[in-house]
Amino acid sequence: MKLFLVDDHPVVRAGIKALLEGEADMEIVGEAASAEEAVRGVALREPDVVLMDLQLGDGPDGVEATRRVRELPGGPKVLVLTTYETDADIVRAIDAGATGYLLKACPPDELFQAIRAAARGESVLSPKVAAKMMRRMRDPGPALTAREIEILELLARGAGNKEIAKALFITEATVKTHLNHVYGKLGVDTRTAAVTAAVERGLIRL
Amino acid sequence: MKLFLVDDHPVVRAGIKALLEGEADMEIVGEAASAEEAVRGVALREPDVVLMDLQLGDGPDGVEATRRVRELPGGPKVLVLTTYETDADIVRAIDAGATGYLLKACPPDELFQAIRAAARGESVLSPKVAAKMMRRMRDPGPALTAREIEILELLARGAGNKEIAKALFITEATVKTHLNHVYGKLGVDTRTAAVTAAVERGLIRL
DNA sequence: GTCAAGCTCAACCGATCGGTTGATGCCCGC
DNA sequence: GCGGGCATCAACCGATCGGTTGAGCTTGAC
Repeated sequence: MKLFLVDDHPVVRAGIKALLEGEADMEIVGEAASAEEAVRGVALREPDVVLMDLQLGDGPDGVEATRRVRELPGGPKVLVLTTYETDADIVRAIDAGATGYLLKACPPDELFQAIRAAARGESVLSPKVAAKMMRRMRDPGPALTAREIEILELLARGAGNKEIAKALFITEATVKTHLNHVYGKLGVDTRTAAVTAAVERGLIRL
Repeated sequence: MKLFLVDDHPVVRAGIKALLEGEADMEIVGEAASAEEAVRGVALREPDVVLMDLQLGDGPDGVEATRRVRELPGGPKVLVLTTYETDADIVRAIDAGATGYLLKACPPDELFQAIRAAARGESVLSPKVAAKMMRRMRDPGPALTAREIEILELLARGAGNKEIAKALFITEATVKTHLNHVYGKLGVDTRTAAVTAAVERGLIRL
């Protein structure tokens, strides 16, 4: 089974390589520290599974890299191996075509199993991630509208209702209506709390 | 030279171990995934240098672990090896007694040099971190007081002035005074903007 | 000992925000 | 066609926030 590593941390790449050395059925055929390198390397090496970090320094992130890798002819499975487990990251990664989502904090055995499962095309999630998804399924949560997200993004920059209104070509009254909806959906009652809640849920990015 | 690893990610611990295998003068005498384990392990193994991650899962973080390790009789040097480079993290780590601050994204050679330097008691910083510190030195920037940071942290949770006042056992008037100072120092004029500005500058964490 | 800086508090005012109610138009799915 | 969700707007009110001025206190530096 041919593997390809994408992670901007040399330490992490070395760690994965070291861990996989004991697994006879796995071979690392290449690695990359950025999205661009990843796409080139994967096209060249044609691995079976790509282990992908979501944080890749400054350029395009792992989600974008996942999308591009999947678009390659004969694109391999992508197993996301990252540090965080925010809803937005998980959803975006899966949406971009990732086959699984693992946390770096997981025990090595779990990683091995997940790689083999990913190679078979099975969807694997870290127990913690799976639990999070289940919670989301049981309680679908807020589901903000596009307009409400726009409001939130301006809110996060510290804009007042008047500024938001101008920026979106609506009246202040409408802004307030949207905000009240957002408050309700996020379970908060101030604009500042709305921003942090939205960031924590991965609805917006600072 | 005896090293001790503290990182909650098995992958990262494996990576550091793998990288250090080629260095004849370094030996890993123990590792830990949490602050508690770290203190126990360091007391037992008496390493020369501790490589410390700042994010350690749920319990006390690496800063706290650093502080406790340094308080041990014959406490070793602590070299922080982490992912982020926010001002707050750097300052808190140094303040807790860390000898150096490295990023996991740094090339392995840099890591080796830094470990040796740390063992000699020299203060080492990642080039990126050093550059950041230099920027801060050139342009001292805001330099918020401890009290102002406390205010900001509560602010970030969406607390109103009244709540902040209660939490810090001061009056609302004082809170407003502090806030006005914060606004001035951060160059903003609303509480929400203050939060995002503070997060972006690494003054607080969400 | 003086001076600066930080923390504390007070009173006041206008601007903004939060909450409510009610209303209109649009588009989608049943 | 008709309900329902979404986006839009209006008017009102109390609460909160932002800005200002001024002042007392402690602490540490020069």
